[in-house]
Amino acid sequence: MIMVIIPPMQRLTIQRQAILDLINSSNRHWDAEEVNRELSDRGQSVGIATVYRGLTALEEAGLIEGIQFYDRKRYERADKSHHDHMLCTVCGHIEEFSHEKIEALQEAIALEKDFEMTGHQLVLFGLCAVCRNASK
Amino acid sequence: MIMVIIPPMQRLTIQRQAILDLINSSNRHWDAEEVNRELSDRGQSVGIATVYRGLTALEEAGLIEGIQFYDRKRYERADKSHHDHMLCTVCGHIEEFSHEKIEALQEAIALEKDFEMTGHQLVLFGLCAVCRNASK
DNA sequence: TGTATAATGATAATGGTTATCATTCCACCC
DNA sequence: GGGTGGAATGATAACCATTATCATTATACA
Repeated sequence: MIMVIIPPMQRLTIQRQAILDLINSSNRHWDAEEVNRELSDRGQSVGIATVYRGLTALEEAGLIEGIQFYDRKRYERADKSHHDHMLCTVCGHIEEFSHEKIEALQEAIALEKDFEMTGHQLVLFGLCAVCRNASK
Repeated sequence: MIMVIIPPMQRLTIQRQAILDLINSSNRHWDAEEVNRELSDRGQSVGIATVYRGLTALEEAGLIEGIQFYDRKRYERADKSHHDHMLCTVCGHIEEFSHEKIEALQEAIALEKDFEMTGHQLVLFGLCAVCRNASK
């Protein structure tokens, strides 16, 4: 049993628990629509507005992690170490990567510019190996 | 007189020329609404749909550069060397920076992951110096 | 057990962006 | 120089992700 401190969320309701369990059960990057559909398919239907509120609350509580991708926000498990993303613009595949040195350089730049960095977003766009081979 | 090859755009109309001139005349990062408003104020009103289409066409032609910021797309002059952005989440101020080493590391990562990178987007979020001092 | 506060869910609204479509513009050909 | 076809325009409707509204339901706790 792991105790977790949940600051801004008052109640971890069954709906929010369902959302959290779903996201924790996979390595996918879910958007709100996908969460809504998948929960419906599993017979634990949750209203779309509640999905949005739940995702926001869970993110604020640090239980999941949200990333703004191009046109929509996606959420993934929070128990992974920090990483950035590369997005295949053909098939939508998302690959993760992490690079300590890039992180450090960002910190250095912020410091130099007198900027108090609260977050960052690095997304590489391009073709994944599969799509590149398919297009040849 | 500088010749420019314009691949995907058929016609550089007066509306598109007005948009281009506006963006070229400043260092700002414009969104469609701002372009629309500013052109109206200058008495060269251009329909909002035309602004959107024009911005897209000009970007595809490489005459301006578009960046997806958090909630909207912004456009800036294309005749600047490549750079990334830091966005103050309080006042909206955008600061530019460029870092050769980060660029190189991104290339290396893409290569390693067998990913054909066509672009990238790095935005640092946080508080600019002014807002940080104001909040103290 | 009552009460205050939070969460839910259906639905309306918002806001940035794209689609539609009739009209206008313009390059090019005879 | 007039005709023609493809492209662009602009008013407006539609789209789509997200947020607000509000009546109802759930829950913690005094």
